[in-house]
Formats: sequence, C-alpha cells, structure tokens
Amino acid sequence: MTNPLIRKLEYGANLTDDHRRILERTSQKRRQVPRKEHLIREGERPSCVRLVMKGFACRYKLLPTGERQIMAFLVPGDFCDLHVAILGRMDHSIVTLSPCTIVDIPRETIMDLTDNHPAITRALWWATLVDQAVLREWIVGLGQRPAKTPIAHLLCELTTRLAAVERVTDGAFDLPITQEEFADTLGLSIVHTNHMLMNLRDKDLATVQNKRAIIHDFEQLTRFADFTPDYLHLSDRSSVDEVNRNSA
Amino acid sequence: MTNPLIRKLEYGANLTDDHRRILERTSQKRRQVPRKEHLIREGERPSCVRLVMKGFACRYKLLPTGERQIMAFLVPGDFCDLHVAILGRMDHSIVTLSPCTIVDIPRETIMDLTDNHPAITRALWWATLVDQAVLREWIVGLGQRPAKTPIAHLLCELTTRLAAVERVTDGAFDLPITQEEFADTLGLSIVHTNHMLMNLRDKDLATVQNKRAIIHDFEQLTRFADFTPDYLHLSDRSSVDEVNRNSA
DNA sequence: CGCAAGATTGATAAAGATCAAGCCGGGTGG
DNA sequence: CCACCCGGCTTGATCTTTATCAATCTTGCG
Repeated sequence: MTNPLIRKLEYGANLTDDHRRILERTSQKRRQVPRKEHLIREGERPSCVRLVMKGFACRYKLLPTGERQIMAFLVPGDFCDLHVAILGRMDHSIVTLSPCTIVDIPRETIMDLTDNHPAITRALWWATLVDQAVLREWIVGLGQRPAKTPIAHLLCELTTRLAAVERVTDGAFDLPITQEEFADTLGLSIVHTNHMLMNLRDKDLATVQNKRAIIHDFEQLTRFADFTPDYLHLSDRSSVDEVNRNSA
Repeated sequence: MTNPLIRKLEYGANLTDDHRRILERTSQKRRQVPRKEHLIREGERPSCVRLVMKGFACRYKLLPTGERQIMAFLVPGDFCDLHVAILGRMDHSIVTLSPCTIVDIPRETIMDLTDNHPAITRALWWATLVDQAVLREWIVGLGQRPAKTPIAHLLCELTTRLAAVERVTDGAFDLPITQEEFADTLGLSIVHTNHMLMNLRDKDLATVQNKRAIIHDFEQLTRFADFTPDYLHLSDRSSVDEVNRNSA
C-alpha cells in the first residue's frame, strides 16, 4: 500500500520522484496509538506536526453542556495540525477513533519544506484548502433539515476520500465510527442517528455495521444525498469511478 | 480609516513599512458593487482575486430544494477567493449583502507576492487558517440545540471581527443582514430566527434592527453564547477590550 | 401616497429530543 | 467453558423545538 500522504497530494500537485522521495523520508518514523487516545488537545502549542497514516481520528470541541461536536474526520493521508505551525495554538482537540499509525514531523522539517520546495508547499497549501472546502460542505449539511440527507452525504464524502487513498474495495471500507460519534458529528441524538442509518439500510443504499460500511449503490446514494464530489477537488476521477464500478 | 486588509494582517504577522506599502499598492484600484450582486459564482475560474474593502458579502450554496445555505460572512479586509489561485474552480458563490467596495487583485500579483515576500505569504496563509477556524466554529454552532446560542455566538463573532478592523463604535456597528439571511446562515426558519433575535432583545443583550447591531452587554452576551474569541486568533486583544469598554 | 421588502404575531403540524427498556456480541474472569 | 458484564445498537412512548402557513404591521422609498 502506497504512502497515503503522497497518494493524496498527487491530486493537488505535480510531484516529481524527487518530491516523492522527500515526502517519503519525512513520514518514516511511525508510532502506534490506541483507540480513544488524544493526539493533541485544545490550547497546546506542539513542536511537531502529526499526520495520520492508518486509522481514523477526529477533530472535536467540548461544549459547556458536556456535549461534543465533531468537526472533521481524519483519515490516512490527513494532517492533524499543519495549521498550528502558523497559528501557534490549537483551538480544538483531536482524538483517535480507532487504533492509528501516526507520524510526527518536526516543525523545522515543515519549515524547511516550505522554504526550499515550492511545489511541496503548494501541495500542502492545496491540502488545507480542500480541508476548508470540506468544512464548508459540512456547514451546508448541518443547516439542512430533515436529517436524512446529511448522513448520506457524509457517507458519500468518506467513500470518495477513502477511495482517493485506496481504502475502498468492492464498494466497502472500514469505518470505525460508532453511532454516537455520527450523532456528535451531525448534531443529532443517538436514537435519531440510528433511525437515519436504518433508513439508508432499508432503502438498500448503504449498510453501516460492525465498524464497516458497505455502499450498495453509490450512484443512488449520491443522488439521494445530492452529493457532488467537486468540492473535494480530486480532479483525477479514477478512484471515484472505481467505487462506482465495484458497488454496481 | 486605515486599510482593513493591512489592519487585519497585522494580527497575524509582523509587517514592516515596506510590506504595508506593497499591500497598499495592490489594493489601489477599487470599484463599487451594489447590493445583491454576485461577486463570483460556483464553477467560475477567475483570473483575479477579490478583496472586500467596505460593506458585507457572503459565501453561499444553493440546494436543490431551492434553499440556500450561507457559509461565511465577508467583512472589510476579507478575501473572497484567495483559494481559487490554488484550487482553480469555485465550489460556491459569493454575493454582496450591502453595497460594497471591492478590489480586484490579478492572480500574477498574488503569485509575485508569494514568490518574493515570505512574510506576506505567511500573513495570507494565516488569514485563510483563521477563516478555517471560523468555519469549524460555525459547525459547532450549527450542531447545537436549542438555537438561541448560535445566533448570539454569531453576533459575538461579528462584533469581534469588525472591531479588529475598526468598524465598531460604542458597542454598535452596521449590520446589513436581513433576518432571512440570518435564517439561511443558521439553518432556521425566518419566523424562528425572528423569535431568537427578539429573545436577545428582551434579555437586554443585543438589538439587531434597521441594519444595525447594538450590543448592550458584550460581557453577558459572550457568557450566554459561550463565546471565546481565541479561535479568531486575534492575539492582540486591544480591539476586543474596546468593545467591552464601549458597551459597558 | 402607495408599494414592496422586511419584521412581527398567532395557530397548527412535523421533526427530532428525551426517557426508558431490551437486545446483541464479544471480551473476561472464575 | 461458560456466565456475566459492558459498550453499543435497537425499539417504543412521550414531550420539546422548530417548521409551516397565514395574516398583519412597519418602514423606507419612488
């Protein structure tokens, strides 16, 4: 399995073998992190930038009512905190949703990359802009009522993002997200989230069970969710096509 | 009144007089745009980057149901589409909410800045990361129930952002946003939005009327909305303090 | 003056929350 | 090896929030 960071950045920049070698070198020293472990907490000023190589994590914020709002899912190839290199202070926390393989890249390495490799800088820049586009799309989803659509939309998005880093086979992929975590993402109660997921199952669109998602009909699901992948800016459509083919 | 772009970027970077002069030069050629005019539409690939100098605009997306979701308010000093320089294609539209003064900066000028002025690049980078943090905070707000808090939170945010570019005097500022636009932002009906705004008025926290917002008690309002300005990364707190002083 | 956009008010209906209970599956200790 | 226990999923009943529809009011403006 290829390096998911490199795999992802290929979509946003024309990398040379040289660039690939440099990126490969930065993501050498890996470590394992168990489930439900914090990767970073609100308020911290880390000296490393973390990168997810394997597993799922999420950004979240705790509310004074004790509820938590999840603001992003991090999948292989995603940076946890590239932005703190500039902003300094984390304004939210990140926790693993499954056992993860993490790479820590020293801030100096990032600085070196951005000073000396414009193409890589551009690629990293691109990655954060895609993250931004995803946030905008989530806002669109959360504003929506009724709640059936957003959950289907989220599944479409995850399918597409994971396909881009080759984590989807035969229209199915590991999805270590509990219904409570879905609920915290969509701002719904657990009960209602359950209803919505069963609704998708009843409609033969997708089954989310046993930490695995099976997309029965991606075509139909995208129509149901009014999903268009353009905001993910994965102009190379091959992986998306692959999902279509496999779930057909 | 100073250039709002420069005023804002001062929060994120240490600019020299040289930098200020360069930025001042890029934002020379201004044009007026009436209310409800599109600045850019989904799908376009503009050759200029647009910057708001005066007035309000918003990012939005239209849903197939005909509803619209507003994803960001643009105030003086904000870029409309800095990101298309990298991503290429707009994945949403931008429309003015009031008459606006706009600056068009050719893409080449931006490229020149990013090639030759690392400090300015860093400042622009910082600005987009702050935009990203704002999007995350909106997600937190939209996930929230009941809906009283998010609307108050939005008012706190606008107060703080506008104070940072000196658009707040005596705890009051121009706010050319209709209740329908608030509704499209918060994912609420117009009627309910109206109730929530009146609720804030009844509580003597804030009055939004006649395209103007009056913050009666910023201290109380922030407590009510559980607002902390840290995500705006305006580490220089002077303008925030000013709001407090003036609305006291 | 009169119109049109926007704000307000009231009555009814639907979406979704909350509370409560039962179920299922897999890990653990006796 | 089996009983039990716990986290997560499912189901049902009731209650709150918020939408929808409909009407009236207010205000800026030509």
